Amino acid sequence: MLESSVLSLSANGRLACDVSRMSKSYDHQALESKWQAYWETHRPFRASDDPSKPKFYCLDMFPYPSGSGLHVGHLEGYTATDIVSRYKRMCGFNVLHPMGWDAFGLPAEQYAVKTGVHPAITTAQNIATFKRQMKRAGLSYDWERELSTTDQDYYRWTQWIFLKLFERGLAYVAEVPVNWCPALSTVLANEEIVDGKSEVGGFDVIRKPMRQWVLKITAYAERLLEDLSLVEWPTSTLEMQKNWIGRSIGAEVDFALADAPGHLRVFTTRPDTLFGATYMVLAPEHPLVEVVTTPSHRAQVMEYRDAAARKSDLQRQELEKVKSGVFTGGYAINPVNHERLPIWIADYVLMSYGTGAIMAVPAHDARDWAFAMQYRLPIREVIHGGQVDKAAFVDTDRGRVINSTTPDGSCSLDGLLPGDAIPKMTTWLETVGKGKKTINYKLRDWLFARQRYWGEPFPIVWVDGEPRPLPEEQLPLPLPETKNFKPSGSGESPLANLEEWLNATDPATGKPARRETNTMPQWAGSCWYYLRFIDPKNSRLMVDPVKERYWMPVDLYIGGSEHAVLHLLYSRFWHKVLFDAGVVSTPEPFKKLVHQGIVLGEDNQKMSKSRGNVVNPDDMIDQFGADAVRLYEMFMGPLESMKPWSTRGVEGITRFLDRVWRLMIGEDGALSAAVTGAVPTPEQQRLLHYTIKKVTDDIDALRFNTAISQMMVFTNEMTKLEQRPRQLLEPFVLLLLPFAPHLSEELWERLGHAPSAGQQPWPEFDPALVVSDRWTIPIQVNGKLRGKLEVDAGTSRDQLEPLAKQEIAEWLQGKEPKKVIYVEKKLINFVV
RNA sequence: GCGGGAGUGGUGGAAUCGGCAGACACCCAGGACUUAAAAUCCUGUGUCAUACCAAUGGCGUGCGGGUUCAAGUCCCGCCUCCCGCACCA
Repeated sequence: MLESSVLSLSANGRLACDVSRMSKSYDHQALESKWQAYWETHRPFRASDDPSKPKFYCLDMFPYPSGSGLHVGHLEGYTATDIVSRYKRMCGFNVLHPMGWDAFGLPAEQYAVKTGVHPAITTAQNIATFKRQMKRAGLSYDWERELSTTDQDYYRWTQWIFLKLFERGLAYVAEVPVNWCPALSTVLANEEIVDGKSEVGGFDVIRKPMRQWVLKITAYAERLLEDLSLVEWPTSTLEMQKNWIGRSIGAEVDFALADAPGHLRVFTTRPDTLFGATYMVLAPEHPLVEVVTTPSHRAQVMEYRDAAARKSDLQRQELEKVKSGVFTGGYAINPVNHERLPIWIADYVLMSYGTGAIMAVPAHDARDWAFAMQYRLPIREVIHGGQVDKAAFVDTDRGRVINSTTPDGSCSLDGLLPGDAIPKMTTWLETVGKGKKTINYKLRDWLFARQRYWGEPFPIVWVDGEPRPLPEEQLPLPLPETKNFKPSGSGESPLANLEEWLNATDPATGKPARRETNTMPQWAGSCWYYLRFIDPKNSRLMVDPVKERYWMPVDLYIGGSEHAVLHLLYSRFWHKVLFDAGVVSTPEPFKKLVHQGIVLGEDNQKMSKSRGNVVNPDDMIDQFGADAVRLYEMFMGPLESMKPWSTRGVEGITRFLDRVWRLMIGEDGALSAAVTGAVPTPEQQRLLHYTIKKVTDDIDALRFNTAISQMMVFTNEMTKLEQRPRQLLEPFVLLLLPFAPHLSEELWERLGHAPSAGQQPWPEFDPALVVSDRWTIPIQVNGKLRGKLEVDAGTSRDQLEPLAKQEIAEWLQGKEPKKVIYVEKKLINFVV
């Protein structure tokens, strides 16, 4: 690409370039360092807290600074927000476009365990690499607002938010079965386990009860679901969050125990099938198992229960197809018909959902049906319309209820549609005090503790077995220094090895206390970073309320769809807690959300080191320049879709940028003589104004690929001209600026303007100039294209029709058309 | 199994409201410039048929139906692929 002969080192040692000798291709390296240095000095991307201007908060999901550096996939999303940010600045908005680091996390800690290098050192190095790469790509961040979740000044407020959660009873300690990974010596959240193995490393995971911090996200289930209507998010993400929250309406029903005092409470969404219940099932861990099990069944029941407790998630999935369970010997009484129903235990019933117990209706539930077939339990049809000997019939909008009348006749569902029978049955249960309408959620409370070193310490000490919060003034509680990053082995974090740090005093009574040794999960820091960007240096408050009200909500948030549920749900939860605490002013943090698609390797496979198809942005920028890489990232296809990288495609973009350069710059490196002050023709004006309109609309809709394509059309047309009016070129340079900022700045300067082009107002298009004075009307016969007609704009139908008829006379064969359809300016169609 | 999304030339993709399918690129082929090459510029490029060319026509947006003067776009029924969830009662 670049011939070494044209490069020279200037006196100050910086790479400089003699552009006059660059005849074919401009020197992108020299030009990019020039403008990056300009931005570094003049800092035009600083966001001011100026309430007189309209604001635009444009946010990227901040990265975990991994050792492998920035990825072309990262760059896709970052380029998109950068284009929008630069465009919005030119449109007069005060734009907040910040970047930071989600820098706590397992990889740096595992590296420390292996090599003894402190995670803080690795992290700092990786951040430096990421930042250098981002600057090289010409991303217009306001670096004065940079933050890292690992900074004490930052995690001080993460700890502060935890205290708010604790004060509100939303953070509590529970002895819960957790996913314990022996190889990593830590517990994992459900979402960190893939196919029964740890997501990191692929190790086995078993279930083990442990004392854990848990956040009560379930208290916000309803609002998290409802407020999804307030945001402009992709349908798939909205659906995923809805499914994750998993709201379902049903009833809790009490079944009296047959041979003991007390009752068994179940949750069902199908109270209409109550008469079809033929047995009951408890989760193996259910407390009533002890009560209902008869002596003769005790041995088997205990054996089953112990086996279920030992099962790992992987084993449970392997066994998914075959259901298992044992009979307890106990019975419960069906409240609607007083039948004795045998009580089983089976691990297809989960202790963590509903009441941990179900009534089994094999005729109308697929799981119960499979279990009943396996253990030869009776199947009783109460909804007519299916073939319950072949499969469970589960529809609620089809079929009729049968065999469903109470013995005393006080309630009958017979003849109803299942959908109508559900409320009737629920009401009856409420009347007789045997049950009530209930809403259940799949969403579980959030397991918030990790047995790791590289995370935020909890601002908590333990006194006499009770957790005590540290007072706000004692924050931050710094992560203590150590050289030993190995897990303590007891299941506690490496912090448990630090005797001196562990000893504390109770802030309330002065009694000796022991510090909490867990640290927070990586999600904690990323839950609220968008708020700190608004006021990153505030030492008094997490965020100034005046600034918060000005900048929030985030107007555009771009990041990978892998965060569709967890990060985005956890953030929304914290945001709502902060909203209730009066810290933030909006119910939702992120107004519009877009996920960039995955960039595949050149071979159409997922990029991975093992496949050897990873594209390194540094190499690409070396070879083609930042502007070409940015433009190609956007030209590949729609932002949201998955698409393969093509180095050939980058070459194509390079050709386009070279053509733009040559439009204005001659072979001698000076402004081309073809650039003139001539007045553009109406046709040329039309092309320019159409291009302005297209590029503007496309940026607003994030259709960068078609915006670029229109700029190519414009450039191709301009190339043909021997006289290129400035009136056309100058607005075009501004249109190109958000995409290729280095080149545009340079051209703007060479056109004789003072920097910077990025501070110019966005070109406006004149609708009057877009309208053409000629129309091209396609002529169809029976819907098939048979000819075209060019006429003056404004030609009436009466004038046009005979001309069109003449044009396609051979297709009419002298016959009169049955019907003529004319759509103004669009087409004319003869039906024969 | 359930939920969401997508299938258009050799390739990436365009067609935004039912109105000229294939914009813009990549690849490939031919030409100009050159001692030559690279670069650049120009031309061609869905497919089949007739044809020296010019041209003309048939077919064509995963498959099968339908609505309409007109369907990539709307409706019904399938197929395939991708993403997420998955014993949630």
